Amino acid sequence: MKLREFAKQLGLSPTTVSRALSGYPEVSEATRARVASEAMRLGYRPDINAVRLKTGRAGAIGVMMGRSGEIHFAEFVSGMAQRLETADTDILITPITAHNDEDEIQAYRRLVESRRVDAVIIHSPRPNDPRIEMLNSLGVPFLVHGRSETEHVHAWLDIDNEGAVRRATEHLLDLGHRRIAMINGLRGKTYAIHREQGFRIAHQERGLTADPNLMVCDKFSDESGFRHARSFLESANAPTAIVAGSTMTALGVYRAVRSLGMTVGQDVSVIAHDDVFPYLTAENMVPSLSTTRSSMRAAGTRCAELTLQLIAGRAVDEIHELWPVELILRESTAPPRWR
Amino acid sequence: MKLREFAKQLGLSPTTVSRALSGYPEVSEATRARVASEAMRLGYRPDINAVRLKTGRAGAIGVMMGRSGEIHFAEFVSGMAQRLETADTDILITPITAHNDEDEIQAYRRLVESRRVDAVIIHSPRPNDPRIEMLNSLGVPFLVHGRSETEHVHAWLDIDNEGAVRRATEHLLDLGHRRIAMINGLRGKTYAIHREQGFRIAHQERGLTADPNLMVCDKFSDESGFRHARSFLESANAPTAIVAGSTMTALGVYRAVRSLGMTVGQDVSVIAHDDVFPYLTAENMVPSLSTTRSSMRAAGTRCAELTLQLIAGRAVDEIHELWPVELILRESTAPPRWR
DNA sequence: GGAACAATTGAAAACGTTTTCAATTGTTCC
DNA sequence: GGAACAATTGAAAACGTTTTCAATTGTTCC
Repeated sequence: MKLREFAKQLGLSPTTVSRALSGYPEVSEATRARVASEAMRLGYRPDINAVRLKTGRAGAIGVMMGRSGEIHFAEFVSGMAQRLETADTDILITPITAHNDEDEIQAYRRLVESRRVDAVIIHSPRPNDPRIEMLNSLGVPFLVHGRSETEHVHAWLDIDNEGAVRRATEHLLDLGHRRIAMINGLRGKTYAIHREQGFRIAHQERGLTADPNLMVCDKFSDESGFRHARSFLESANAPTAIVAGSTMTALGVYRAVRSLGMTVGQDVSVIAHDDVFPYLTAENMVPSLSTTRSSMRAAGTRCAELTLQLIAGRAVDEIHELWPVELILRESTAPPRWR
Repeated sequence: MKLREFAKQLGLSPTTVSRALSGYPEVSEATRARVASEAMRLGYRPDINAVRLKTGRAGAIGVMMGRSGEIHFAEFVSGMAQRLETADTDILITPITAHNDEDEIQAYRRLVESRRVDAVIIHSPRPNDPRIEMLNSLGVPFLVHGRSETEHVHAWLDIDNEGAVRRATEHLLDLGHRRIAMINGLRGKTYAIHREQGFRIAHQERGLTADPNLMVCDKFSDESGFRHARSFLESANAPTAIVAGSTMTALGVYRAVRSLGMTVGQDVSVIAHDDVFPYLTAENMVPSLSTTRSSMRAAGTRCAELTLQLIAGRAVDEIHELWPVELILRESTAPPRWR
């Protein structure tokens, strides 16, 4: 059913009906109520494409999805969904194959120029991320989940990665550990750099120096956790504690420890960053895993909210949120054995 | 830049430019080439909302995302993305809060009636799923990932859940196991029913009967795997083998077995269904996990393809794909101890 | 060379809304 | 009761494309 027909049935003009449904103030309460209830009864719903053409609003927020299908993606998007379901705004997932920067930039450009989205959220930026400059020059509102160090101003929400790893490392140092390994995230990403800083600073505060041989960057997976932990623990001067990038990584670390006949929490302490996945919880691991915790889902919800504010015109330089990270101590961290 | 302006710069009419860009046959090759290259150079791209209004095509496939943010979701969507990136079709994620059928049905109705999508994909149906009847009555193309037993004809792609669990169970029976437990998926879903059938049939073929006390339904998670495995293994007449619904479930099962001082593959055999997640691989578990395997990502890619065919007008009753499932034996399944 | 046809291009209408500006109706107050 | 104003409603233009139908240009063939 179209507006013309629906309006005719109500004995009103399309103008009034449109206003009533869009909540404009100049329509009388009685009319508005009647229009609303009849719309429900007769099943009239404005054609979203006509609305979009006329208003210029796309009614969607764009998110790029890499081919790797990152583990965090579903949780983040699900968090976004929670906020957006009352905002009449969709989430548009755009596939992206690009294996180099230039292609990726082009993919964003296509997305924005075709006016499919009102705003874009980008993830895991690097310190000087070309996407930020490009989105800036296109003039589309965008929010960075994470932070960049580019000179281009941008709205962002990030967790305190540096503080998280610093506190985790301090905790291990306080327990008496002196050789601590770190299995970090993807090299070059700002979050990985911040985490490394936290790791170094914790050492420096105590007059110690983080051993570069005990620091490695890789993707978050069970497999990489296993491989690196195994390699560390078999080396000549093995660490007594490991800081892991994610609970998935920690899973592999646990496995590596066990495979060498050792026990987590006794022979080797482990602490990891936990994005809070419903299907894998740190407290259920054996032994339960000490973590720095920040909900990826909550970040998604808040990023959606902030993006809506950006679209509504809130100033970009007002939107900078740094979330503190909880430190939750469980059984996987303890003083080193020889104490 | 708009069509009018772009056409004027080229010295052509909007009509010709539109036809050139849309690949209509009646435009000369020379003109088409010039239009294409100038569009690239000047950065002209049709406003997607105008195109959609005019053509009635939404250029998007809808997927509902439950609040639970299922673990499979990211892989499936990522698989879809792989097919759709060359099809100029987006994936529209619609948040859904609904906790009852009626609300969920309404959410689908809104999505379809607002013409935001050309087709919809639904997941994990039940034998008589009301969504299928509703989508049928709305006349929108839709594909079911999974199967239903409703009388309403529907296009579907499913994996052979029955065969998968049947073969897994046969394998365990052949090894000599006689008390086998099964940790199934969500009660009432068709896939869970099929898996249960496979479990029962494997027993029946050998003149045995599956013990109802050893069958349980729950969501796929580490936690539920642990809880149920623990409960089974501590019971009076404990099973010697467990069929788990997912690799996440298996993770919890492994943990439960270890927590009781037993060893997977020696004291208890475990086999699970593996949707192939990049961050948690069955062969990396210790001991490596025997599985029935079918890639969720591949299913997403194929579902996207079939949905495009549906949109293009292919007959619904032609689209029924049942995928066989690989059985991959590793270290977690072995003859029971007392043999 | 021009008739007949094919190939190519263009003008104008239309998709279904929103919104500007104008018109109508209702209310207040002397 | 009617002037002055406020509240409510409507007509028509517009958003940026695609597509129908008509016009123009190019080609073939006697």
